[in-house]
This record gives sequence, C-alpha cells and structure tokens, in this order.
Amino acid sequence: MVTVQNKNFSALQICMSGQCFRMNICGENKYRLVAAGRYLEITQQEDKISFDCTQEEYDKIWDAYFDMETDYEKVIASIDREDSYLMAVAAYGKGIRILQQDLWEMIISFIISQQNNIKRIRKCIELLCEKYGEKKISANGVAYFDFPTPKALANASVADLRACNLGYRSKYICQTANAVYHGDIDLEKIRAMEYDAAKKELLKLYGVGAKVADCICLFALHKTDAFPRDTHINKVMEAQYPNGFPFEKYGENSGILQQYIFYYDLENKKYMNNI
DNA sequence: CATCAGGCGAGAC
DNA sequence: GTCTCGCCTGAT
Repeated sequence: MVTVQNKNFSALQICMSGQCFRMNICGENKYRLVAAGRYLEITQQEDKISFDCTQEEYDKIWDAYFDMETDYEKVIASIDREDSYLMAVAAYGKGIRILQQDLWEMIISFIISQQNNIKRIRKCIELLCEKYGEKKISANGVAYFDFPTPKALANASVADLRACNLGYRSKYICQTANAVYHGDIDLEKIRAMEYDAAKKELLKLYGVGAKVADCICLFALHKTDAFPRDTHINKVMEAQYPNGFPFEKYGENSGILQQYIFYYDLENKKYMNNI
C-alpha cells in the first residue's frame, strides 16, 4: 500500500470526468481501475489517497499515470480572477487531473465515444475487453480483462464488433485496428510528435475527426494545449465566451481548463435533471 | 413517437 | 473550405 497526500486529487471526480472509462466506484471511498495491463484499487479519505500496490509499482506506473508531478493548484492560480465563470468551474472540479493513458486504448475508446453517452461508452468498452482482451488475475485475486491489442481487434470482423453494440462505429474500429496492426500508422512515431503533428497524423485514422483527435492528444499524449470541442463545450463557448476563449492567455493549461468546464457542465446537468 | 448522447465521413457546392 | 445529411443503439 502506498499513501500520498494531494489537495488536487479526487478519485471520484477523475471517475466522473469522463476521460477514463475503465475506472469505477466500487464502494465507500473505494475505486478500481484497469490500466497499463494492471488492476489497481484506490481508497481516498479527503486528501489522503492510498494505492493498493507496491512502492515500486507506484513509482514506475501510477505516479506518471495520475500526473502526480504536476501542481494543479498552480494551474488554478493562473486563472484570471476577473473570469468568474472559469474561477467557479475550476474550484468545483479542482480534484480532476489529466491522466496519462495508453495511446491505442484512447484511440479506440474515443472513436466509440462519438455520438454516444458515457454509460454506454463504458459498456461497449467492457464488452470489447471481455471478448477480445486477455483475462488476468490481480495480486489480490480479482479477475479482469486487459484492453484488446491492435492484433486482436484487427482479427475481428465488422459483424463481430457490431455484437459489442458499437453500431456504425464498428467499421471505424475495424479499419483503424488494421491500420495500426499493419503499421500504416506508427503509434511510436506519434508519441514522439508535437501536438499539431500528432493531431494531423491521428486524423488519418478512419473514424477519428477533430474532436476525437484532440481527446486522444489530451488524454494519451498529454498535450495539455489540446482543447476538445464537443456539443457541450461549444454551447458553453457561445454562452460564456462570445468573443472567443482566451487561448493566448492559458496556452498549455487550456486542455486542463477544458476538463474543469466539461465536468462542471456535466454535473450541473445531472443535478438539474434530478430536481 | 421524437430527440439526444463528449462526431464523423461522404458528397454537393 | 463550408454545409448538410445519414448513421447504431439505448435512455428519456
């Protein structure tokens, strides 16, 4: 067990922010996650976070995965005090972090995310993992499925993929899996690229457009200047920033601020619907 | 029954 | 380059 203290870490908010589809709430203050081919349980009491793994595994994997070396308090402190909307959304979602997730997994996950809702995205991904991922047992005896490899998905037919409720996205997954498996698109090269070049390369994948490419850049490549624009963000931009969002002011923090905005909007709508 | 969910590709212009 | 349209599926 590794315990760390951080005022800008909320496992709950990370779960609910919709950037990581394989992290779940599994009890009172308890969370579980499948990532990096591993299964991890997390407990959190206020600002104390406990990772159920060895110090070695934490140092090697999870410290970077949860972006623990970035000071999010500094990001929040950089917000213009006059911008009351941005101040409010950042205060509300201050425990969100931009995770450093697997590139291949994010490509497939965000192709699935298009014109879809978070609940169904999670279900589609779990079905894919159960059907095409390797089954493993964690150190504490929990069975889980790895995210499928490019090879595993390249070998699936469009009809097989449709059986995972992927709908019209099935053909996107099939073609993209083949492009990656056969080396038409080189993920290692993309990992070494700057934001603009990486996005341009990702746009070559069938089923990856501007919004999905930005999500991949932000959540897998940690290009925190990427600012994914979906229907919700576009509506917020219209309402709050009719003259445009001040990207020049926020630069490499723009993507982090996008997450605060998105999460606030999402939670606010849930609340409105529950009245 | 219509509309919407973290869009995208194809075709028209 | 910009615009429109159709698309799987499940929830409301």
